[in-house]
Amino acid sequence: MPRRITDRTIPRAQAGDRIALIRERARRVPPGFVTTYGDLCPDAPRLAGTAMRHAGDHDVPWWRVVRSDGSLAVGARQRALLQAEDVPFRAGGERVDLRAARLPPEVL
DNA sequence: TGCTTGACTTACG
DNA sequence: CCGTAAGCCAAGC
Repeated sequence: MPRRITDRTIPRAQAGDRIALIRERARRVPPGFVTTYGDLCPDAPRLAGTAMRHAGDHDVPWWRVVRSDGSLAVGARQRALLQAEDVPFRAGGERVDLRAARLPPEVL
């Protein structure tokens, strides 16, 4: 028996894949480096945030994703994980030194 | 089904 | 450097 078009065989296929793509890109960021929400999804940075929010169950190094200005979106927890990987911070210790730690977007 | 949220970013004053 | 505004779109309710 063929599925009816109302069975949603492909609905959201395109949209859902965007989240999956973001997770995949984030997984490529190696220890000691970071990327930004904007680098993960230039056209809709918030989506990268949404993706990272539920990243814990997908083997995604969410702590290596920071804001475009190097500040952290999560908190002390994230800072501890980054410092454990020797990610360089700028004077003040609140923002990551993107010039030194940002993974070039094109390698994602 | 529809409206609100939000781990964001860029532009502007 | 700080606050505001608009654009974005999946998730939640």
